[in-house]
Amino acid sequence: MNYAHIKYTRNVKDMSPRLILDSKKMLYDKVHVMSQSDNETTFAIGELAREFDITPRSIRFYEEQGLLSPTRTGQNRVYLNKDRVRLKLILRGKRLGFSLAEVKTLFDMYDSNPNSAVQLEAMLEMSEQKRAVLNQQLEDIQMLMTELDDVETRCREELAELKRGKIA
Amino acid sequence: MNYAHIKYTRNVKDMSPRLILDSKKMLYDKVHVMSQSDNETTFAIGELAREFDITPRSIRFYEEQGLLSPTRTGQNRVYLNKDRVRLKLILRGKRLGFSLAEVKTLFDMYDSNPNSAVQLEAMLEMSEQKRAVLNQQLEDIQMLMTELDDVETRCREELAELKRGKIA
DNA sequence: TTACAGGTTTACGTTAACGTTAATTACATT
DNA sequence: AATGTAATTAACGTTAACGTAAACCTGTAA
Repeated sequence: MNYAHIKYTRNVKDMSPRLILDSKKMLYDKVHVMSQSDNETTFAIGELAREFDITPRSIRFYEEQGLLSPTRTGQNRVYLNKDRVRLKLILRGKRLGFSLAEVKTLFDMYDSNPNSAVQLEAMLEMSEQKRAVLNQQLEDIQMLMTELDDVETRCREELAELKRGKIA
Repeated sequence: MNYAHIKYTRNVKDMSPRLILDSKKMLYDKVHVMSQSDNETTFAIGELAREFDITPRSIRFYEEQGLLSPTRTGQNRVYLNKDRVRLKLILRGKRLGFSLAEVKTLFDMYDSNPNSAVQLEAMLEMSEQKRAVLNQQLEDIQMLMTELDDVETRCREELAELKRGKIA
């Protein structure tokens, strides 16, 4: 690591994720306009890479780590909509500081035989842990937000002083 | 990386940070009971390490990266309350996925000559960027939370089924 | 048919954030 | 005097998450 936030910053600088998605759908990707969760449309690795602003290398790496398992036509990878959803989940997890390994165990739990009581208990426990982490992050974010507010107001005040020529 | 969340998980498993702090203050650390922001009390590296559940190595590393600058008595590091606050900020930043380098530039901006208009503008810009990132994280957290809700309810329902002997 | 745009595997390189000895110092207690 | 506890510097090791380069295939547009 840790290029995650850098990549993300690049995202933000351009446009909001939702906006990117929508404009792409409207302008280039007419197939997807028809139905939101089209189960027949497929994606090439480059398409997904562009959509989520990551490299094909990353996507292949996620597969190597057992987080994705696309089908193939010949030697080329073909991604279905469920793969795209998974990728989206991976990236969301990353933004929140989850390691790929953690995301994988969550996926595995979700996938594996859900009839086992042991599995279900483990799932619940992990769920609780994650919830605690997320709550802490929420608290952190709120504190940072108010601090940013303070900094901003002080900055703007000082700038106003400067413009009034009190110092310069 | 990425041991951050692991360490943090260990925190959560034990007790809430505030509770740890309070009990320590009440039981062992009588000096600190008197005033919250005591500007005279000092801390050894081990104390801070224990309080924040990190290793002394990490604290020295943060210093090496220019994030902390404790005084000395002889060759031993002595941390004042402002150093402790800085450390707390560092860790909060880490929990939110900031790199140490990012935290440092924030610190540097905060510290450096605040009369420069350029500095202030830069500060505001960075502040805006961070705010965007935090907003995205908030959205991510909310989505994850509701998904966790779903998973939990499904888990509990299936467990109830199991206990009623419908399957087993 | 020659580009070329996109895909593939293999494999070594890189960075951040520490971990982990090792060898040494110093104060406190027994 | 010996033992224990906490600190120090120096330096090499480690892990996650990719980056990057090389060498290759492959359908299609010029």
